[in-house]
Order: sequence, then structure tokens, then C-alpha cells
Amino acid sequence: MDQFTMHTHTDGELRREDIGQTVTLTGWVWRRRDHGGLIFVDLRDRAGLTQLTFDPEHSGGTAFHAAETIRPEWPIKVTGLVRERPEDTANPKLPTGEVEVLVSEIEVLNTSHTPPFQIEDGIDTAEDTRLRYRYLDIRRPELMHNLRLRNDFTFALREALNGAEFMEVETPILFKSTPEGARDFIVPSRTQPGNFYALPQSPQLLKELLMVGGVERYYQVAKCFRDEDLRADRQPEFTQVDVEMSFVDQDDVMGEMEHVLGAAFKAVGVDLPCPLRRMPYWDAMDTYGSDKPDTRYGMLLHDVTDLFKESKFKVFSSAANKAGSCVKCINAKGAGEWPRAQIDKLEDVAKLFGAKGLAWIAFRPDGSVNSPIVKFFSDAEMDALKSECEVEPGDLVMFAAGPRKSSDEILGGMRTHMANALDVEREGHDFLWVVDFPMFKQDEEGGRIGAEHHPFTQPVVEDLDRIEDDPLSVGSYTYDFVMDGFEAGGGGMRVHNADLQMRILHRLGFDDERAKAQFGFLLEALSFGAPPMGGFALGLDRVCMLLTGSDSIRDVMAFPKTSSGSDLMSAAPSEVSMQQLKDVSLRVL
RNA sequence: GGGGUAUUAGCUCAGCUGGUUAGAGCGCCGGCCUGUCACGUCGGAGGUCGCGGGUUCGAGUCCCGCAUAUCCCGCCA
Repeated sequence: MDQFTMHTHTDGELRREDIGQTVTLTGWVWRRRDHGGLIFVDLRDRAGLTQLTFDPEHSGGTAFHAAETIRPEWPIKVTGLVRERPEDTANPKLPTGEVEVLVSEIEVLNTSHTPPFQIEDGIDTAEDTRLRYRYLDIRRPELMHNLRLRNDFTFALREALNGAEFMEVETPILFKSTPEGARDFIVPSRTQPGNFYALPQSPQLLKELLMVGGVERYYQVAKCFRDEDLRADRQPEFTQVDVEMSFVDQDDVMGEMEHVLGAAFKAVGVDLPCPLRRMPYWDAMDTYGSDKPDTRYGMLLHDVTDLFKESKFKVFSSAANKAGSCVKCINAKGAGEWPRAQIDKLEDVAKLFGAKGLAWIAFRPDGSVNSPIVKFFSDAEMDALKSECEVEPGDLVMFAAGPRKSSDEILGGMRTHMANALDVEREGHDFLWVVDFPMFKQDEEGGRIGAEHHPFTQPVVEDLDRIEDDPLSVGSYTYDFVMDGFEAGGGGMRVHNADLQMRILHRLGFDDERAKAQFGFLLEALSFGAPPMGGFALGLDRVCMLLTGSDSIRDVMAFPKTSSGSDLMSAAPSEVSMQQLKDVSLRVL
């Protein structure tokens, strides 16, 4: 069947129709069942399992003797006859379960140490052991399936992009440090002592230069690097499917992305409901308390500011009467049954999201009300609250009072937490665009102005004259691709005018000198007829994590790192020799 | 940088208020077994209780420090 391999069939392939054929199979010994006078071996390759039967009458002494010695995870090659399994011995759990291969010849291709964990799905071996022997972990069908799905998705995406006239262009991994966003990984230069390359956090600037270069439609399956702390959904190196287009507006980009993403999701059996819903950033924050809402369930934020303007509860009334502040709440249905101790622990959760405390009202299933704050409420306030939040017995209402954005973020965090704690049903997948992000944001203490997306984002044209004096009111042409409550991708229109780019850099606190030192090449390029441009980048690892139902992007990467950034298999990062350091003019402190 | 959890056999774990020789399941090794498929059955080997210090007559167990893994906050334009 396959002229380039040692076998005639894969181990997942043989069916009833193949009975009578002589076949050659290769693979790893999975399980061996030795009945003394008859030996069964399950042979595994990436396609599946086939049962081999060794019978001294048919297999001859040599093959049978070899079957007594082989052990799990030895690679072997066998030749034999495909035959129907005797009546009542078919295995309906296996696709190949109606047949077996009666082996006449066996070649042991290698031996194996006993693996540190069993190579099978559903194991609960700690992840560090699996990472130490990642090549064995990859033999497990589960991980193999994840890598396969990742391939299928990426391949379909490439096909769709090529079909839409995008061309893949590789951009350098050794590039310039632009330390405005995440921390850069830096690489010392040997030929220029004291100077450093940086690994790109994304090909953002390079793809803009490709647009100036007239590529018009670019994409790249691009490795990106960020030297920041890890999380379940964050690795120091990760993959973006990076796209950029010229002579377009944001509707063009979003439309084209829906087209290619639709094709890619279809290839893995997921329907992308196009055109995707678009939710303005401020609506997402106001209603879900998040710029990446999971809209598969409710528990929406209620604005109850007006209800508590006259309240005797000072925490609420003072927030309700202060400009820019609010009182909001969510209603977690089911948590009203929780014991007091469990509810009290929610305050610690709320503090994680920046709350100073947590006000709550538990509506007990028996109709009673339990709450540390309800004694301050008038009957009218309670009635209005119950009506606004559609309170029923068994509900737990939680409040945040204070500056609008932080209140939204606290309740958004609580919403996600409660959905997980209550195991709220989230069927299927959820896709939407979150659009119209603000151009700038201000850090907590009301200090420095930063870019909400990045400094190369095109501000809304009508807002341009407010960049200097009222930056927080300036909008931008931006769109995040949100999947199941995760930021799965994002993009925007870019600044293609050098003067405007300089104004934005000024607003972000760059003086001319630093702007030119870091971004001079970009500013110069923009001055040579840069076209209007915009693009998108898809977080491939996160999408694959969500598609496979994994808890971590490590499960969709072949060789991920631990949360301290180690590769447990190779023990990277590791020391280098004095000579290597000397070559690049470095000394370790 | 901060907080939570974990660390006992190759793997997953149990081990009470501190007390003799630290156990189980799976795996591994050996014997028996011709229809199993998580084969069965009989027997066996396998331990620096993460590391270092302390308390105690005595520490897997209590205290302190460290390391590693993991989740979260900060951070991630």
C-alpha cells in the first residue's frame, strides 16, 4: 500500500474486507497477553491498534518464541495472515476488532526500557513526569490526536489563505528589541560586542514593512516570544497565525478573516456562525465585566447605581453619587444555598480581582435572607433590587461598588469564578468579535498612559484631535476574536502616516530621540507611501486548546515548558561554557 | 515579586492524636495457562518518605528554611 514504509498497512486499517490477505505491520507492542500456548499482542501505531495472534502451529517455533520475549513499547515488524476472529471473540471497542493477524514472521526492530508510565489514554501521571519523557507522552493516542487536530486546523487555514491570494513570508527570529510591551528575550551579538538581538514578540512591525513593500496580502504561521511569567494558557514561545492586508478597512479584514477561519474551523468539524456577532468593547465590559466574554451563559452584570443613591449603606450611596463610580451586581443562581463559610471565602476570590471586600445577599431556598449588609437596606431598595436581578430563592447576589472599570472587572472575574464553581453548562463553542477598543488606557494610580492594544493601532479619525488632551476618550479600529471566553485572536487597522505615528508615540511618553532609536525604521518606512493597512493574528495554541477541550495549551504543543520556563526533557535553560560567554562578551553576575 | 496546593516504590495513592520491620492498586521479574483483549492465577523484587536544619527518648507525621511542579494575582503594548 505504501511504497515508502516497511509495512503494507497501518495498525488502524484492517477490516473484515481484508480477511485472507497477507500483510506486514509495524508498530509498538502495547499489551501482551500470554496464554502459554497462545499469545496475543496488541500492536499500536499512530493510526490505531491491531491484535496479533501467535500460535505455535501457524507461527512456527521461531516467531512464537520471539513473542514470548517481546515487551511493551518494543517496536516490531510482523507479517501474517488477516483472519476473522473466532465466533464471540470479536472486540467491538476496536475498529479493527473483527479481525486479527496470525503472525508467521516477526522482526524485533528494537527493545525498550520499561516506560516510566503506561502509554495509554486516561492516565493520571503527573505532568512533570510526562514532560520529562515527552516523546513517550506523544505516543499516547490522546496527545497524538491533539497534534493531529492542530495540523488539520493549520493546514486548512493555510489552504484558505493561499486560496484568497495571501502569500506566506517568513520574517526574522533575530530582530530588534522594542521593550515597550512584554519583556523581550534577548540574544547577544558575537560580531558586535555589547549589542543584542531580540526575539520578536510578534511580527507586528515586520508585517507592516511588508505592506510598505507592496506584498498587499501576507500571512505567516509565526513563532512569537515573550519573556513573561507563564500560565495554563501562556507559554514563553507560542504560535500566531499572523495576517496583514493593504488597501482595506476593518470590515474588509474581519470579513476576510471570517472566511478563512470558517474554512479552518470547518476542517475540524466546528461551524463558525458567520457573520460573527460584534460586541462593542464598552458593552462587553458593562454587561459581562470582561473584554473577552463567554456569552454561552448569563449571570450578567446589573447596574444598580440609581437604586442606592439614597441608601443608608454608605459604601453604596457614596459610590452611587460619585462621578465615574457605580454600584453593580451579579446574581449567581444556586450559590444562595451555600453555607456561610463557603460564601465568606468568595471575598478572598473577589480580592484577587482587586476588590477591597465583597458585599453579598444570600436568598435562602426556605425564603429567608442572609446577608451582612441587608440591615441597611430599605424595603423599597430590596424590592427594586429583587426585581432588577430577577431574584429567586437559592440566588446569591454579589456587589461591587467603586470606579466603573474596576467594578466591572471584579464582577467579571466573579462571574467566571462562579460559573466554574457552579459548573454552569457551556455547550458547544462561542464566537464573537469584540470591537471598538479604546486607543489608550491609564494605569491604576491615574498615571502613565499606555496603548490598549499597541502603539501602531489607528485611532478613530474623528477622535484624533483629542489624542493630546483627552486620550482616554479616543477610540480605535480594533477587533478581538473571542472564543469561549478566551482572547483567541485580535487585530486592527494600523497607523500608516508617519506624523500621526509620531504623535501617538509622543502621547505614550516617547521623546523624539527615543522614538527614533526604537522605531526610526518604522517611521521612515511609513514616510515612503505606506498604504492603509490592517490585519489580524490568531492565537493558534489557544484555539487548539479550546478545540480539544484541553485545560492547558501545553496539551496542544509537542514540547512545552514548565511554569518556571524549563524544558524538563533537555534541562534547558542550562549553563554555557566560559568560552561561549567570552565569545559574546558576557559575564554572568 | 505575592498567595494557594502538592512532593511517600517505576506510576497513582493510603499512612490517625509522633511509637516496633512504611502499605495498597497498577506496572516490573519468574512459574503455570490455546481465545484473551484492563486475560487469569501463584510467587518475587522494588523505599535517601523532595532536600537541609530544628524540637523530641523517638519524626513519613510537629516547627523553620530551601527546591521542584502546578493554579492564580501582579506581569503579558
